[in-house]
Amino acid sequence: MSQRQHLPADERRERTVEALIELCGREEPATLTTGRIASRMGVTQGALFRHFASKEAIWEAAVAWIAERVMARVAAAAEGVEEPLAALEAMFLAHVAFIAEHPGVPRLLMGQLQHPHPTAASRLVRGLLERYRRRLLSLLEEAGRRGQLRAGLDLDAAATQFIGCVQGLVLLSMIADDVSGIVDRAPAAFELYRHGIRADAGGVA
Amino acid sequence: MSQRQHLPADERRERTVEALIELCGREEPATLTTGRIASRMGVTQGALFRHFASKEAIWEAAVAWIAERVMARVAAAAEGVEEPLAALEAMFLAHVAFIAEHPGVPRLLMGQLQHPHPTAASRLVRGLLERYRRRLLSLLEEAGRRGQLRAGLDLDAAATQFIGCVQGLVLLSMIADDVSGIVDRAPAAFELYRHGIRADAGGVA
DNA sequence: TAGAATAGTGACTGATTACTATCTTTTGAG
DNA sequence: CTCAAAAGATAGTAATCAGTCACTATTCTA
Repeated sequence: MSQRQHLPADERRERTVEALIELCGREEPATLTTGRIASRMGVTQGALFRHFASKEAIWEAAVAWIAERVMARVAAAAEGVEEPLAALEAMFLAHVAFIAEHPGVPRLLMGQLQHPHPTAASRLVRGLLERYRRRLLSLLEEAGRRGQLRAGLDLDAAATQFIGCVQGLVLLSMIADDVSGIVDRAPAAFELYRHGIRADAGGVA
Repeated sequence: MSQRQHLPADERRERTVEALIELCGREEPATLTTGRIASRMGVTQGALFRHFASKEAIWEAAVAWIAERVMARVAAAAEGVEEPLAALEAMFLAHVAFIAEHPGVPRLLMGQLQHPHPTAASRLVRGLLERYRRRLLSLLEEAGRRGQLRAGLDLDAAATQFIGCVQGLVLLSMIADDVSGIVDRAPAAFELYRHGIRADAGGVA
């Protein structure tokens, strides 16, 4: 009962994407085969091609799955937070928490960014990062309007740094092979980031 | 005359590594084949295996080549700079310049970090990053001793952030597909980083 | 300049891979 | 309960790849 072998197409596609993301958490994305994905799902390899036109389409679906969820998570975290810098912090922590819950995500997205010639999936990744940047920039601009940022702060660089900040934690987790540890390190990392952008040092953390 | 086909083994290995790094600048590392590396060098595929025991050994040599050079570059840039924060800045700019000169390097190293099960090459990458971190930490500690850093600054997070800062620029260059642009963005990125760690705002940049 | 040592060629092999037919089983609507 | 449509199994295929090997061309040394 726990695992029906015949599933409706929508659900099978969902399971495929989840299996792929989960596998990326412990194997190199580039060496993942359709056979490996299928066997993880308890299904034969040929069955995948009833639901996806190609292997590339599976990657595309996975990236779309991630993009949708990460943006929703981050938006939900920032929603209702009036203070822009607090909203940035909420986004930061939500982003890191999402990664900790899905350790395969950084490897999967990084793997897609490795393609220099854009594919459908890599275009989605680039689009995700651009939307993310735009959201960061609008929050930074709002903070600037409120006089909370350093005079002469390069907002573009500040948005890049935000992403780099997450990326630094991810890189560290890959070296140490400890993904869950990034949640503990995240507050200190954002504290450092905030000191880099805001007008002057307020209270002690 | 310009391209002899028979080369001594040392030189052929060097050329192989250079070809690999150059190819990583425009192709996905994971899909690079020995045939592709060989054809770029004007040599047949089988010839590579006279100089390398396996494909894995080629990757290992490439990572060693990069590790040696990037550490030397960064050390040379910081050498003789008495002020620790100035030394950090010199390292930062030297690092970014190195990447701009070798656009394949980030993709190659990131590709190696994708392997969750450590290989000889990925161990070298992790070792490189650890040595790098240690060097950063010692500079940060020296700056701290001189009272140049914020009270209560998390030095570990500061070292991570430094690497993340470079990584943010790299990520941006991958999205925009413009590697040389990171050199122009580097000073602003470091300026932001410095504001995050140092004791108080000095003069205007 | 002979000839040994080194470097490269070309043809090959076994393993792996994405993808595809053809057949069988399951599911759900009337 | 029936039966058509959907989902999966089985067994392929052609292509690709790392690595091998016997042979040939080049280079260096004595």
